[in-house]
Amino acid sequence: MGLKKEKTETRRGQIVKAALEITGEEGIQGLTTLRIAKIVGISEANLYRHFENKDAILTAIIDHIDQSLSNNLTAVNEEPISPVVKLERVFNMHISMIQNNRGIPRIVFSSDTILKADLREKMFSLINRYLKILTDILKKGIRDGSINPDMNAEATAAMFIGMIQVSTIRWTFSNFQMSLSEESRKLWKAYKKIIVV
Amino acid sequence: MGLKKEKTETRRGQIVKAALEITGEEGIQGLTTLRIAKIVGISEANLYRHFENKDAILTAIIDHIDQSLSNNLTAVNEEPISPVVKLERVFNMHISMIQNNRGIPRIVFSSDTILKADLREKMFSLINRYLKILTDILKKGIRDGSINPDMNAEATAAMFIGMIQVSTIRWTFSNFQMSLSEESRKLWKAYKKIIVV
DNA sequence: CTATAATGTAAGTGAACATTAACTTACATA
DNA sequence: TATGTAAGTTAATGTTCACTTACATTATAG
Repeated sequence: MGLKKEKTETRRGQIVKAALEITGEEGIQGLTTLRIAKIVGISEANLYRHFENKDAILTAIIDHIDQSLSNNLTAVNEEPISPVVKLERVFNMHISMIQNNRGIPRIVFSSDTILKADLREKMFSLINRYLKILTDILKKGIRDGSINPDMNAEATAAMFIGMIQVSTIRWTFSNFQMSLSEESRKLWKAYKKIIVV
Repeated sequence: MGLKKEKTETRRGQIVKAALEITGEEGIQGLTTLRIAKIVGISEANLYRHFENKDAILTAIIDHIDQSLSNNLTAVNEEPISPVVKLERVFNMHISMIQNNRGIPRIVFSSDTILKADLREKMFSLINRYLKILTDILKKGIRDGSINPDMNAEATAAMFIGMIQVSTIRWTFSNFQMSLSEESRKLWKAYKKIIVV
């Protein structure tokens, strides 16, 4: 038999990818070591060459989500565009990230993420960093006169995330029959009308 | 030993209550038949006298949530108060319902609820009914001139739920250290400013 | 008072699961 | 080309879990 050996970094990537896929399809309850191993095409035991235990895989998934989001966020944020356009790009980027990775909301809202202190703290930090960036964009828009100065920037930033959450959960409960991008676009239009002067 | 026999309806209520408590503390992963039985003070086997299986317990929990929410919703909706005040009451009612039953968001966002067709459909119907009621209140406000007619009622209703969701998830990730009511009140203030003419 | 249906229990059962033990193979490099 | 080690395997292991079986007690209707 042709026994192919891969670097542990490669395997770690494959494992995280597989785990996120499984979680998207089967939920976090369906995320078992056996299933991960089968999708990656290795033995269950071999998982433990690359991760200390299953929790470490979850941690790696969250780190992966965090990095993807942060990368996209800073990329958009560095573009030379107006605050409102920035927000729109961030919004669309976030929506398509969820659309392409159904596992993300499952991980975020899972009992594991909430109950395990280190995962919970990671998520708390992530959401707060995200809110900070949104708030700063809104404040810049207020300063340059493109965004309504009556708005409370912090609250408006939270609403932004709320729109993503409510669209995602409805899409999920529709068994992915609704169009996430269409529904969320409607919310964005309403939001834009609100914040723009 | 004093073997106390209770009516199955009583037991069903106790079981649902216990299950919701456990889910609030231990997440849906921690919701086991043994734990439920221990809290209710009966044997595990006895659970199966009152519910066909564990799934039936989950179904009963969701039905219970649905009924609580619906009852509160119609109660508020029938009060002779203005649309904006109605929305505020609904908002506060929903927030305190979550505050007093941490299990609710866990159930709603759980893999089980999402993956099992009947539970998912129940939730889809619940959220759509909720959105309909909110939309109708908003439309009434638009008609009577108390709410900004430029608002898209459907989108504004979705934002309402989004605010609840984002507050809840932040509160959860703060390990319940944040004050849910305070944080959500800020969002409500901002929302009110937006919708009121 | 008694038959019987409803409610209860103790003690399982088998399946699923994460993890480990013991051993093997591929491969970089000295 | 010999060797140490990283990456791989198969086959357990112990635990947890939902659920069942077989038997016991209580409530209640006739």
